Amino acid sequence: MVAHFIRNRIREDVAAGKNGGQVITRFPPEPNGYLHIGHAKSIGINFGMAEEFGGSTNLRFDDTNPGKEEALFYDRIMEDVRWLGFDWQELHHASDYFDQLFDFACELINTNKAYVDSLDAEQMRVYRGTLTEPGRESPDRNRSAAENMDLFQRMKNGEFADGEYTLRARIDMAAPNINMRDPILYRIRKIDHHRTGSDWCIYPTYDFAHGISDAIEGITHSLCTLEFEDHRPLYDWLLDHISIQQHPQQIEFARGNIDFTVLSKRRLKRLVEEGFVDGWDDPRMPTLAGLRRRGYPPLAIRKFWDSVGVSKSESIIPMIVLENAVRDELNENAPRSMAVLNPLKIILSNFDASETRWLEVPLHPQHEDMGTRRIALTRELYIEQDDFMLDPPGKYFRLKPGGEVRLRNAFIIRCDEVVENAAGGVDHLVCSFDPDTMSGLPGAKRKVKGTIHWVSASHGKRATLRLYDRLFKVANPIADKAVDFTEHLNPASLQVIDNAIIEPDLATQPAGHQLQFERTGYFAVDPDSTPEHPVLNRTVSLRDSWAKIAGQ
RNA sequence: UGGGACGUCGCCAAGUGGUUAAGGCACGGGGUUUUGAUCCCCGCAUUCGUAGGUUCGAAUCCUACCGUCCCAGCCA
Repeated sequence: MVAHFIRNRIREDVAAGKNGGQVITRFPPEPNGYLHIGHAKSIGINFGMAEEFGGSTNLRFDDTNPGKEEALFYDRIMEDVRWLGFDWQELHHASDYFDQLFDFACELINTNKAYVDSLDAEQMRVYRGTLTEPGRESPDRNRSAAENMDLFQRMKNGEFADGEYTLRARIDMAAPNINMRDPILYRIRKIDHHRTGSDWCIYPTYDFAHGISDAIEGITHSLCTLEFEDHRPLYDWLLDHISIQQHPQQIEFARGNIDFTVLSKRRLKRLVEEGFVDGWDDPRMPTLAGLRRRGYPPLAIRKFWDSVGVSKSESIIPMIVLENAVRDELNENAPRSMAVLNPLKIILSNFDASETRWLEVPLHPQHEDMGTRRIALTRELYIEQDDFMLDPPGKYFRLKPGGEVRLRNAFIIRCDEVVENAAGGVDHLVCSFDPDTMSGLPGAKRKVKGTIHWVSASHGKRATLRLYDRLFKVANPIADKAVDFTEHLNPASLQVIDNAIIEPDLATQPAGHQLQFERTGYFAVDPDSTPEHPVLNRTVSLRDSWAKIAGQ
């Protein structure tokens, strides 16, 4: 367990008996897009901390801005949180608190801590000052409480147009922290809300709604990302100036970035809407839906974030770290199979053409308890084109003319003849096998340098394999502000292999089924797959030290 | 030029005055292996953004400087 400052802090609070030793957190997504792997970090921290200290976590939709939010996202978000393996104690919506929020706003008006302002957006910007100059007070700042209350009520009643008035906190227009320069608490939006319908035409801002919603739910630790650090004084000010007892502690941590991708809902939305990808669940997307379809195990995502740790320094984590977490998980749990991506036919000259030998082979080399599968061994087989070379370099362990190699789970073969096609390329190979070296026989102890995978030409099933590569060509697609990030998209992020040959049993596996094609990579059955036309997505390749050697 | 935060090995990240400066990933070397996978060993910061200072003793305290990120939405 990696130590981190939030855990330390909560541990201290619990030890000190704060909140009666309770730990209650929340995960507060805005329903305006799909969750991505960056959210998984926040989910892991919020749910993880509560779980660790025997507390609970609420899921709360931060739906204070109708017009930017859409109903369909609620379900997708819940699905994704559950997929990660977390379950919330209570399900809430900021919109559930609109009545209470309104009452608290009235309370602030009555204590002269808030006022109705008629400045328009442009004027307000000018009055706010700049980073280096203080702001100026609005002419409306000293309205009487009664007047403010009347105006606020009329805002609520729909007597004014959008933007005509706002409710602002009365704090300090000269505050060095711009968030404290009389921030807006309510704005007029004559637009229906997907949950409250036409009940409201004024809606609270994030700053006003968030902390109070936390307090209403009895949240003890409100864990969020760094950009809200500047908002904490406001979070605290609000809770200090209304009559509510609970005062959650906001603690901020750094978002986790991953190279060769983008993690912002805004940008992901663009990729979807502008057709750069096939939707939110395109397996190239870093969305949880995309990663799920790609075949990433949820536990791998959780372990990945755990291993990366939690701190306050902005970081970019290499994609390979994530991929290794996925490999670790899949290596343990994925059953093995064989597939040939680029088939090269071989004929075993001394194997009876009418014979089909059924082999009982393990589903996992290290876990016998996973059981076995049956594969057909026949006279004609397919092997990988890459596993044969006419004139290979020195350290090449695979098949070459006159050379020997072991067929995985079967016997050793020798390449006796290379048959060329009309174009002068290799059409097929004629090989002979050594019957004494069949797996299980004493002679199988004979060693050869290489072992290659294969599939029976007559029993193998043709399939489509989708091979995915990184979505972007550059490590940080948003580094250069002058270049739109879509310019850096990798045109080869998807490679479709239409004539791969797989073990036929796989055709009937359900969507989501994860497996390893030995020597090739981890794959998952795509929802598009049918028994007639199997489609599998490559989750991640295997580590390939040969590629490293060959590349040198 | 205001405010907030961050700078420890290539990438993450522990560490909060006395430790040989954790761990993971990457990398290098060796072993096992019917996946060039997995697995197993070994190696990998006399140094903590820089410069001063305090102290018997500092990555940890002080000062200054440098660098990076966030904030001027009626977004969250």
